[in-house]
Amino acid sequence: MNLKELASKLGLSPTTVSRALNGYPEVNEATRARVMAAAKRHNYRPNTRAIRLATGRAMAVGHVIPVATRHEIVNPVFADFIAGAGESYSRNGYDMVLSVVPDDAEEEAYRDLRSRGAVDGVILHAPRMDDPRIPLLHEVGLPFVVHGRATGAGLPYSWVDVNNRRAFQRATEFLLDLGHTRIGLVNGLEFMDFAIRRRTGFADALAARGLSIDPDLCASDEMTEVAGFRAASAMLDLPAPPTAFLVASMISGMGVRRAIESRGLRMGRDVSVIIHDDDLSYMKNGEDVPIFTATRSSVREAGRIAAEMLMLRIAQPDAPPETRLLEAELIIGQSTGPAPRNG
Amino acid sequence: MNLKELASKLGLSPTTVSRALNGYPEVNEATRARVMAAAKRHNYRPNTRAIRLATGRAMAVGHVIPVATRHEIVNPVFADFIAGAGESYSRNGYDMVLSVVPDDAEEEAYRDLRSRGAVDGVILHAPRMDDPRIPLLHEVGLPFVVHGRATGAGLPYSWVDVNNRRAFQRATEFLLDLGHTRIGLVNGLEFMDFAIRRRTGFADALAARGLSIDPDLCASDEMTEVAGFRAASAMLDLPAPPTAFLVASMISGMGVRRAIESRGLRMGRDVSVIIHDDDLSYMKNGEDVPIFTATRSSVREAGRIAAEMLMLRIAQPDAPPETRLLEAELIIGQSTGPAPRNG
DNA sequence: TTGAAAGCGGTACCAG
DNA sequence: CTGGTACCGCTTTCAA
Repeated sequence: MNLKELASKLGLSPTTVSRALNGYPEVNEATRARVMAAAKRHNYRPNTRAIRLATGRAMAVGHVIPVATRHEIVNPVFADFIAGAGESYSRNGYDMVLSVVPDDAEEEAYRDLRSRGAVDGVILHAPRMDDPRIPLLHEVGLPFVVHGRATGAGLPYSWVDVNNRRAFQRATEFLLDLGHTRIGLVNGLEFMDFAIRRRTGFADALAARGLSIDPDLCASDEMTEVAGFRAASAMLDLPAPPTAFLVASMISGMGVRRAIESRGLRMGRDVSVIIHDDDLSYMKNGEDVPIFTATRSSVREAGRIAAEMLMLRIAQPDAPPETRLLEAELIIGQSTGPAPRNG
Repeated sequence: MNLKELASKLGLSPTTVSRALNGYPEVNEATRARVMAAAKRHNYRPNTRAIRLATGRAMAVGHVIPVATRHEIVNPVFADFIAGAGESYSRNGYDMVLSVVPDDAEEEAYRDLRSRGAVDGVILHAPRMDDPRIPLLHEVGLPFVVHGRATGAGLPYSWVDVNNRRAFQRATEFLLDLGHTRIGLVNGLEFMDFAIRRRTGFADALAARGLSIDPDLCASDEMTEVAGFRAASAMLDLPAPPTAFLVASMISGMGVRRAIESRGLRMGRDVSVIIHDDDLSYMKNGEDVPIFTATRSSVREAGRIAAEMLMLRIAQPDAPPETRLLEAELIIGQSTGPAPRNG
């Protein structure tokens, strides 16, 4: 059932039917009602392809996922963001297009999406310092919103971010309050903007207590289980091992757990551990939450917000950039860990 | 730069340019070369929206992700599948559209994708027994491939699946070989097809040794950390606790780990644990792999294969259904766990 | 081997 | 308030 058929069935012109369906004011309300009813009855849905060509808008938003050595997509946090954004798109009649491309083809992917007219805008993931994708997107004229911030990007842009610095600062303060002075930081790759901010929060909290960073207690690597395992293992085998850990992700946190366990130590008894981005929020009520976490739920919220900001930018490309900083929810478990035994 | 502009710049008709670019044989090779060169030089890319309308094909594939209480998308396995499929799509000029919808709107989402002409086919995720989506997709005439199998579906369909039964059977056999007789199964929800198959594999291995399933040692719940924690806790607190666990997912595996730890036990020393779908494949070389795993890499492969099968079905809708069963790769760690102390 | 012209299924401008 | 018509940018007969 297409517009023309529906129109002839109603004895109206396609024009009028189109107007009635799209809520144009100049249509007689009686006519509109008739049209609406017929559309519902015949289960008419306008052809997306035709709308797209006629209006020149794709009614679609792109997310480019570079994939190769590093597998961004397996990051659960990324999935949460996508889920949040996806809900917003669905509610607003937008489609979400995911492009999974080799990571050396990312730039080409953006150019392609743009010149093919496949999407009206994109979300930029995992920004790095001086991220080259920001000037690129400006150049090709594709509206975008960044999930995170790109320090050093000369050009203005819209972003939504979780306050990583603050989250790590508070987590560090919490450990310091417990009496820990040797805290191991198991961070992500520090050319990623969020990892830099996390480190800054960590350093700030230490500095506020007159402590400085011990390079032996700082690791920066991919957020995988094996990297977490290696980093924590190395620190635990130091002459003066840390009494607490602050870990960047749920996945590297698994490696840290293993390193601790495999030395006969116990998390929450011998070593305090705070894992960021772990999702134990659902355990808040009545469950024993063993570790202090910054929950992933704010990431889902970030996805929703980013999507809405992007759709707005698409509608008004010349609006000034907008920014949103979300605070991570922090959860303190009963058995987060004691004061250090020999701290 | 569009087709008409490119054509007039070349002094040719749009028809000829289109034919040259699309590899039609009737074009003079000299002309074709000239056209190709000009297209490259001007960075011409045909407008996707126009192609879609003209050809009647969307050149896009849909993945519908229902979301509400259960959050399928945060399942890392799902993300791997998407990554694998996405690569295939990109290579073949297809777009992947993700629809995140409330889980009571899934049926509507398929109808909508179909009648709007937004996609040419879909991948069906997480099939259940007698899954109603299979007759639905047949009814609306949307080509599809199932990731997994739907026992009880009367109609034929194409699918790609990992051999869950075999994976769990082998894992169970491995534990039995170590001397374990009380093995706890921490399974997913057993209305999911894959969970049923996993349980069957577990049961088969036990039966082959003359053992039967102890209902107290079988849990079936969502594959979340808290569910894993609860299930393992309950079993460990039995008068005769299990000496080994077989766990359905990386995430519930985290809960099982916690339950073990919090009782002062150690994985691999006091309790043997096998986690399915955990991704420790990258730890194979030289690293200490503490647990035996069925790796996720086969899921990525499944995504690739499913995507290719779907694109084929779209091209030839009347081809007979095709099926592929992949074997999960099994990895045995050095410290998987000893024989039971009191087994 | 090339081109003219008629769609694909809508939108939107201009008349009436 | 309603209808005719010219697109949107490409594909695809049909003629030349």
